[in-house]
Amino acid sequence: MDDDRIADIVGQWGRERPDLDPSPLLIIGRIQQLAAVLDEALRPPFAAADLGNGDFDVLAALRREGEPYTLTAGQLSQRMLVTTGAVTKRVDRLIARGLVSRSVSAADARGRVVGLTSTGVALTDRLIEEHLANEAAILRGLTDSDRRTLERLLAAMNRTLTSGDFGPEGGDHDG
Amino acid sequence: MDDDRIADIVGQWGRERPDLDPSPLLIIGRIQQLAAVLDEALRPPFAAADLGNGDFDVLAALRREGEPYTLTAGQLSQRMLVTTGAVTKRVDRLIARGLVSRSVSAADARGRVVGLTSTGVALTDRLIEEHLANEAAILRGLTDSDRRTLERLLAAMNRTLTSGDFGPEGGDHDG
DNA sequence: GCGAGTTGTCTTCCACGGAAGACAACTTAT
DNA sequence: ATAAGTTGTCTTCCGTGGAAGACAACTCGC
Repeated sequence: MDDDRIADIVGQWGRERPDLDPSPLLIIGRIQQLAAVLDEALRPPFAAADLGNGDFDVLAALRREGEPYTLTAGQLSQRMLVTTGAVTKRVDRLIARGLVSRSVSAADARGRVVGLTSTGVALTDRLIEEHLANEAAILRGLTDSDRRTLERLLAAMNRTLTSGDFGPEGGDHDG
Repeated sequence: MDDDRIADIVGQWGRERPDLDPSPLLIIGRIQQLAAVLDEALRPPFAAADLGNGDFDVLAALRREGEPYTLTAGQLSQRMLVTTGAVTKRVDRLIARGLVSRSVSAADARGRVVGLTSTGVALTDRLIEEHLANEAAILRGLTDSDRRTLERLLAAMNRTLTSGDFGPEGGDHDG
């Protein structure tokens, strides 16, 4: 088994390009691999409900918003980090399943308000339980202290990344 | 700015479903978000070379393998965690760019040996330097000790995940 | 050597999401 | 009220990858 694909990769680079330091891959490569494996590991409940992971994202965003479980397409786009075009398609699929509805915003006739149907609320409430249980299971190898540390370090990475000034680009601070 | 999208999400779930523990999202959600942001942050060098991130994966896998910089399609599939169909397409694109070549394996006429051209080696050698520099920059907010801790914890998560027996599925241990 | 099963790769079809443009509806200045 | 510019969403086209099947080439037992 490729129990340590990342370590192998780092070893190979160390041999081939000893002038470089491949150690960042131990963290960044691992995160990327973990994300891929996590997606697959967490998919079964969604697959059983005939939902793409992205579609559940819509349901969850609406559900956790609280009553009346509505967001505009633009808000969904921001929350899910996808384009509005992707939102349109996700919502179209969910409407076909009867899990959400779309209507014209009362405040702005350009706006489309997406809302969970009662079926959608029920399904989401059920799926989020399974989902969080699966996530908890994945983390059960870590102590509480480990988890706090991991949270802190990942949040720190995220801060560096979203501050924008991490690389040769030179972030665009607008004052 | 949505400086802490994940924390917001956890807060929302805490309000809406106080019966559940949303804290796993602080780690797993963060990892998924980080992977997405990392992909984008690390893309520029590849985009400048007119390469998809996945295409660079092929080049890197071949380059770090060492001379003669060759792997079969199946080996590439395993190394990159994609199907052989995806390998075919990635290699097709790279052949069109003159960065790799494909030939029939001497040992097994079904096998296709993919190899870096000299142009491919040169490009990969240049890109991996930029790439690792960018990764190092992303990690510059972490101390050496932080990095070792993070490596350890991520590797631990990976072990739980790949051992298969983390969830309701019940792993398929074959012996 | 031959047939049955297996393996490695490619092909076809499909699902998903991004980019850019279309379009309607909003705002603002006049 | 109107024109010009902006904003929110949808539409179209494209690129990427997965799943399943096609196909050639391999292995093994006889």
